[in-house]
Amino acid sequence: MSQVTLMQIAEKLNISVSTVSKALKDYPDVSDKTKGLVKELAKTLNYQPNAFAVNLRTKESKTIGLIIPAIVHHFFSNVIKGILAQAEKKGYLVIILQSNESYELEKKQIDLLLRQRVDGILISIANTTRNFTHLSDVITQGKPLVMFDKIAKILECSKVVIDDRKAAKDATQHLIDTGCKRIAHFRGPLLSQNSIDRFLGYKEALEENNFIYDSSLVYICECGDSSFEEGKFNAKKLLQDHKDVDGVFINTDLVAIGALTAFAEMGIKVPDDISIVGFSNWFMSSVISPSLTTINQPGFEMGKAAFKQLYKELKQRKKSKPVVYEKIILDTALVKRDSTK
Amino acid sequence: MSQVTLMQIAEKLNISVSTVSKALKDYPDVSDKTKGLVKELAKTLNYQPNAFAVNLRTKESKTIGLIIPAIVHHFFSNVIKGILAQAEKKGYLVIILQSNESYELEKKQIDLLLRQRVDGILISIANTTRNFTHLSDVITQGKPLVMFDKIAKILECSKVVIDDRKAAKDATQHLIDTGCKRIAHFRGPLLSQNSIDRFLGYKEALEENNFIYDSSLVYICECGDSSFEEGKFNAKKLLQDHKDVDGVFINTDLVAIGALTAFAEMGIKVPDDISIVGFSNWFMSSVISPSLTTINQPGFEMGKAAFKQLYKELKQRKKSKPVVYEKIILDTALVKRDSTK
DNA sequence: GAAAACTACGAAAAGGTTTTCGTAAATTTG
DNA sequence: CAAATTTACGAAAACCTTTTCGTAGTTTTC
Repeated sequence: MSQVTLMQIAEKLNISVSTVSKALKDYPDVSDKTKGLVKELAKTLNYQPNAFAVNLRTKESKTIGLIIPAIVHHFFSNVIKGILAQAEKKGYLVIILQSNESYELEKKQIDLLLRQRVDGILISIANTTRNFTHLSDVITQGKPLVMFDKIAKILECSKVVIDDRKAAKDATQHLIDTGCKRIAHFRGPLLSQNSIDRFLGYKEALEENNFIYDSSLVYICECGDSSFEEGKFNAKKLLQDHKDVDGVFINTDLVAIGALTAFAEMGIKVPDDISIVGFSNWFMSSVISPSLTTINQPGFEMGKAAFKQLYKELKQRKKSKPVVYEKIILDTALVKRDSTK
Repeated sequence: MSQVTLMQIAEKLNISVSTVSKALKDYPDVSDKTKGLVKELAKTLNYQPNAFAVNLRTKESKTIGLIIPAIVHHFFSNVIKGILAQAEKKGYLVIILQSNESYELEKKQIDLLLRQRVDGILISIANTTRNFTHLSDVITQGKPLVMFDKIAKILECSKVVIDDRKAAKDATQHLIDTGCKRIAHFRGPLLSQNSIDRFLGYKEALEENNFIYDSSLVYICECGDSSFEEGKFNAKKLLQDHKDVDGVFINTDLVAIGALTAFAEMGIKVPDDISIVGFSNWFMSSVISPSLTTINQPGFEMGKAAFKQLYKELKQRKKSKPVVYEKIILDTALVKRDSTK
C-alpha cells in the first residue's frame, strides 16, 4: 500500500539516492552493474516514481487541459476522441472541462487549469465569450494555448479550424446546382463567428450565381442553443412566410433534423418540395429518413491536429526555440444524401 | 510570467514563510494585522499556490480519473457530463481516458492513473475485460474506485447501475401488453454482463406470460460493436428466418435504429407489422421516424451518482472512517413512442 | 508578584525527485 | 611514471508548501 521511494531502494543497495535515480534513467555515469541491480530491485519492489515530486521538480505534469462548450454533441465528442487518441500516443493526460457555452464558467475553468499548472490548454470558446483576457493571460503566462473550431481571431496563438465560409458556400452552391431557385438560411447565434462565416458563405454563393439576397430568408435561432426544437420552429415559420422557398441551408445538422421533422409533419416533401443541406455530418444525419445532405466537419482530425500542434509548441518551448504559431485549416466535404436532389 | 512563491511574499514583508502560509489559510495563531498585510500583498502579486508542491505535501491532487469505453456515445457522454458537473461543484478535476472496449488499453490506463496518483478512479469496464486484477490493485493501493454501468460483480467496491434485467423485462412486457405474440431479441455481446442481464429480463418476461422461449429468436451481434450496421443485418436475417415475428426487443438504440432502417427499406411497417423496443433512449431515437419506443437509461444521473459516491469515500478515507461500499441502483423508465402500438 | 495561560511568530522537517558539481579511484597518455 | 583523462559515484541544493513544535513576550490569575 505505502509507496516505494528512491531512498528505500538506495538503502537496500547501500548506494545513494542520486545513483538510483540516475540508474533508472540510464544516465551514462552509472555502471551497467549498478544499473542492473537498481532496475531489478525497482521492479521487484514495484517502484513507481512519485508523480507529485516529479512534477514539482520538473515543473511539468504531462497533463493538458481541454475546455469545450459541450460534450453531449457529436462533433465535439469526436474532437475529444481525436485529442485523447493523440495525447495517449505522446504520454499526455487530458483534463476535460465543459464550459456549457458560458463565458463566466469558461473563465473560471481557465483559472482552475492555470492553478493546477497544466502544461498547456486546448480550447473551443463559448458562444457568449466576448472578452478574451482570460485567454491572453494563458499566453502571457507562457503556457501554450491552441484554439480549435470556435476561435478568437484576435488572439495570437495557434488555431485549428475549417473554412466555414467556403464550406457554407459549397453547401449553398450544391442547392443551386440541384435546381433550387429560392434558398433560405437558418443561421446560428448572431455573435458566433462560425455562424457569421457560414452566413457569409451562403450569401457569397447567392451573389456569385446572381441570386438576389433577401434578408427575410435568413432565420435566426431565437432560443440560442441551435436545437432540434428551433429547427422545427423555424421550419414552420418559413412555410408561413415564404411558400416559394425550395431550398434551405441550415447552420447545423441538429437544427436541420428538426426542420426535416417539421416538414414531414406538415406534409412537405424533401427534397421534392424543399431541399435541405445541413452542416457538421452528425451520425444521426445518415440514418434519418430522408438522410441529410450535409457538410462533413472532421471532428476527430481536428482533435488530433489540435493536440499535435500543442505538443509541437510544448517541445519548442522546452528546447527554448522560438514558438511558431500556426493556423491549420482542415478540409470539409459535401456529403450528398437524400435531402437534396 | 515567473510564479510568485510564499518566500517572495515573506521576504517583502520581512516575516517567515510559515507565517505567510498560515495567514493565507486563516490559521488562528496569526494576528489579524499580519493576515491583512499578507492577503493584500498576495492579491496584488497575484499569488497562486504551486499545485505541484501542494500535491506533494498533502498527498492529494483533487483530481480523479475516469475510464470509459467510448466517448462518441450518447449514453456515455451524458455520464461524463454528470460526472463533470458534480466534480466541478466539489472542486475536483477529471482526467478522462477512453478504453475503446479494449482490456489491454484499460489496464494500461489504470496504470497510468495510478502513476499519476489521482485521488480516485471512476470506471465503466470494457466488454472484453475478463481479468480484474488491475482493478483490485486500485483497491489494494487504497484508492477509492467506483464502477458504473458496466461493472464487475466480483469486485468489492461501490457501484452505480440500473437494473438491466428489470428494464429489459419491462420492455418485453410492453411488447406483450401491446399485443405482440412472437417476440425476438437482438442481444449484445455474449460476454457483456449487461447484455446477459437484458437477455435474462427478456426471457423472464416471456416466461411469466407463458410464452415459449425460442432460442432461434435471439440474435447475437456478430461484428461485436453494437452498431447500426448490425441492426440492419440482423433485421434482414430475422425476416428471412421468421416471418411470424411481430415484436423485437433490441439491446441498444443504435442497433434498433439500424433495424428500423432495414425494415423501412424492405417495406415492413413499424409498428403495424413489427413492433420495436430499443434500450438507452438516445436522443436520435426521439427524432427518427417512426420514433423509437425505448428504455430511458439515466446517464447524467448515473454520472452524478458515481462521482458523489467517490467523493463520499474520499471524505471517509480522509477522516479515516471505515469506507462503506454501496450499490446504487437508478430507476429506468419505459418511453413509449411510435415504434410500438 | 510569581505562576499560569495566552499570543504571535519562526525554525525546521518532511514530502520525493532531479541535476549539478565535486572527487576519489582507475585508466590512459606521452 | 607523472600527468591527464575517464569512470563511477555521492553530497547537496532546489522545487514550494504544510504543519508541528518551540519560544519570547505579553497578559491574566490568585
